[in-house]
Amino acid sequence: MTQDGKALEVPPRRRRKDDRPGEIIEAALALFVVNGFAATKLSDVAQRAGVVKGTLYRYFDTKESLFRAVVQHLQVENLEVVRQAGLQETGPFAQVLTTMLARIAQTVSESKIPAIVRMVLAESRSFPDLSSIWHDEIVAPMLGAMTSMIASAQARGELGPGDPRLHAMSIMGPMLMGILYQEVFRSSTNDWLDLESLARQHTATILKGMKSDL
Amino acid sequence: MTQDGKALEVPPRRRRKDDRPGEIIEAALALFVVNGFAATKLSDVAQRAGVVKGTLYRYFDTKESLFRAVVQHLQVENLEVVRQAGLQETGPFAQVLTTMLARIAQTVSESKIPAIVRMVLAESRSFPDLSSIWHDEIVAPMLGAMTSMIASAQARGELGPGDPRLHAMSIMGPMLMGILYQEVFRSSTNDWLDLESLARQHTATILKGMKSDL
Amino acid sequence: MTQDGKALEVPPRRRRKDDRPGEIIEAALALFVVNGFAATKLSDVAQRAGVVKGTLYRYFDTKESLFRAVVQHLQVENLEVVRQAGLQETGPFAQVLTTMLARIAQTVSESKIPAIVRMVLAESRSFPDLSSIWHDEIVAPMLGAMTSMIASAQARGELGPGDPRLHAMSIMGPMLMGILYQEVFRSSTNDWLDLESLARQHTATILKGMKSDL
Amino acid sequence: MTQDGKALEVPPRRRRKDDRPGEIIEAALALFVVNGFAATKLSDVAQRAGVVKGTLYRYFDTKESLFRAVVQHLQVENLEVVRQAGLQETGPFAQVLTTMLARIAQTVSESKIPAIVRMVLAESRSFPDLSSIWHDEIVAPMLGAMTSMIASAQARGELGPGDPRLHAMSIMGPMLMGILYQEVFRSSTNDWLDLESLARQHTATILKGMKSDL
DNA sequence: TATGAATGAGTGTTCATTCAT
DNA sequence: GATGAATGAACACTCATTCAT
Repeated sequence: MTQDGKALEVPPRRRRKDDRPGEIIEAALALFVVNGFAATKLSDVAQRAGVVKGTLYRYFDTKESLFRAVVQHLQVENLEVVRQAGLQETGPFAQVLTTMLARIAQTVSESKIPAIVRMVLAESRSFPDLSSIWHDEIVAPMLGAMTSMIASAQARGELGPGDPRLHAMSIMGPMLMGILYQEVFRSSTNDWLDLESLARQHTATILKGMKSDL
Repeated sequence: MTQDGKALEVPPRRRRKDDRPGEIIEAALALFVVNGFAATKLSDVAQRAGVVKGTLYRYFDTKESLFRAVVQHLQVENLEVVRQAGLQETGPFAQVLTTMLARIAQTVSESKIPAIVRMVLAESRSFPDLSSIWHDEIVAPMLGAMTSMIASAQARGELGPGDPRLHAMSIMGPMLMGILYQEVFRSSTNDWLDLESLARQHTATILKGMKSDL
Repeated sequence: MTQDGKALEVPPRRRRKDDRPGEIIEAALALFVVNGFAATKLSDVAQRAGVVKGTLYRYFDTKESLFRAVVQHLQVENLEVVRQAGLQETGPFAQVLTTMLARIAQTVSESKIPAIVRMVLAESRSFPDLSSIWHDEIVAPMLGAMTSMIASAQARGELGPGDPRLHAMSIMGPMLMGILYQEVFRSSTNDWLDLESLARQHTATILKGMKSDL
Repeated sequence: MTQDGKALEVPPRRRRKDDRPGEIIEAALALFVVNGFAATKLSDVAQRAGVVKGTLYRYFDTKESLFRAVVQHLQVENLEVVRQAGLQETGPFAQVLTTMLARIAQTVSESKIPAIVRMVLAESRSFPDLSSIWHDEIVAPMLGAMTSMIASAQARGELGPGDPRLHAMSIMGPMLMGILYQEVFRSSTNDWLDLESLARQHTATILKGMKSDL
């Protein structure tokens, strides 16, 4: 401090090899999710990632390609959550469904997923191929898994007839709605929605509605 | 004349005699809905409204205030659709619900509503007070109406017990999901969803699930 | 000056209708000629033209299109000089040529032409279609005019045989060389070249070399 | 193996054992000559030289110093061509000149010289001291040699009077013009110029124009 | 010596907003 | 009221240069 005026500490140049791209993607995700694509400044992404703007361009050719990388990254990260919830097809359908919706209510709403879903909805028009990625990698597998679960349960006589894919939407729709409801209205209104109660009641209702009449 | 997809080049001839603000809002809505707030250029709005950029500022102080005006405008226009579907509380619940969901499936998906819903979801983070407007003016009344319908039906013994507001979400969730599904994936994937079938099957399921056990 | 700190006089916004594009082109020419295309900053062009950077984009889509406009502008401006020197085909060839080269020596070296020629040479590789414009609009007409002058003089028996186009280069080459010599070496070396003496002596030499032997 | 036009992608295999600077200069020359100084990226130079960008800085402090090295390098390489054509002062002037211009027409136009001349012209404004190097090392010696050849021939009575330096320009000017003409217009227009014919006819014309009247 | 990741100043371009006409 | 030329702040992207390894 007794040095002359310019004694600003030079921020030490970080080394390579760290997971730079990963850090950048993380930073970008956080900002894209809050501001949307267009309103996110690369300088902010850089700052959040602890690098300088130019550095981004070593890893991503373009703002858009960074955005794509972010979405791609989501697949990997989130497909796991889905898979773990979905592939426990053991036990009777009623039990599996109860567990699954309860888990969604507990974990999903605390995760970044709601914000991500909102972002994908927001940008799907500007990046059409993004929505196909999202569809192919996340939505279709998830819906597919549930559809086949339902079909199996129907085959076992646990559930009555009906298009299993539409049944899947009857099941998931309220959960999606609840998640978006929280995401959109949580901070700006006093309107509170208890996602776990919703999961519980909806599970009961839908199971009763779908069950075999015999 | 349904506006969707790429029908954006249509420069509508000067419409009403002197509703400049209305024309501008209409033009702005069309563009905001497709591109989102940030990616919409005022010059495009002006062109579409058949005026010059500077003219916009005679009616709206700011891009943001134009956006707010657009959202405010939505209420008036679209609450009607909702209201007509919702306020026919006459007849047994099963019948009212059947009619209502069928109507949503038929009319809503052809209207601008899906795109608007998407837009509101997209921008809710950047315009928090906007989502409260949306909540207070559209969502809460609609959900409230349905909630009280359900409560009445419960009182009449048509439906079994359960939080009527959560029941409302069980009912509406799959419709919302279906609408968003179409909106987001329609153009970029081959995945098709028949909203009317969904409405039919979901009505049956949910009525059975909710009905009084005697 | 007794006002508060921010009493910086706002530079008055200039009106439209002036020859804005013309002023911009003029400013751009001056800078392109000195720095070349790449090293010229649009901010400098704007400043020199008395406008702000953004204003340039009302008239020119792109830096490159501004550059093209500059070159296009040159054609118009300079074709006149050429035409006036060239279309005086009256009188015997010896006299016409003497006058023409003398005029080139006097006027051209004082004009912007040497710098422009240098610029065109410099950028011809980066903007290939630019050199065709330059060729078609300036060089070919000029060389063509001189070629037909020579052919006429040959037909009249004033000049001996020989390809008139090559003769034209024998005539013009030293003038071009002299002009470039001055342009390139004038400021950085003490080496001086008297263009008028060159014109005089070269005229004599070349006339003697080309004249009919009869 | 003449380098011209688009033959730039050729990544020449590692050449001499340890002439890194030489390889870099060679690569830089090739690119400067085509793109000019400003538009040439050091990363491209590095790639072409088979090294990495950082390595350049081991040999050259700065882009500019690399450019200077390139120009300096030119002298050595190309003065030879000129010297061999010029220093055969044996025999009568007519014969020497005939041979010299023919040789220029044949060899020079196939060499890198035209492109180099273009580059020097192009950058002379941005690098004034460069043009003095070019002047002192290449142009002045060459012109000086020719000037003294002419003076000798005048002393011997082979040529008539006249400033020998201006005569030298009368001789060389059309060759320079022809070379630049090809360099600039060859690829972008169909206009073809036969340099050898020009050399032949110009030689005849100028010799006749300069010869002693007895 | 060589590498290549990181830097950061700089440039072209866009666009909401203003203001003289 | 309407226009559209002009503004200027902001942003994506580039590239010569540096430095830890």
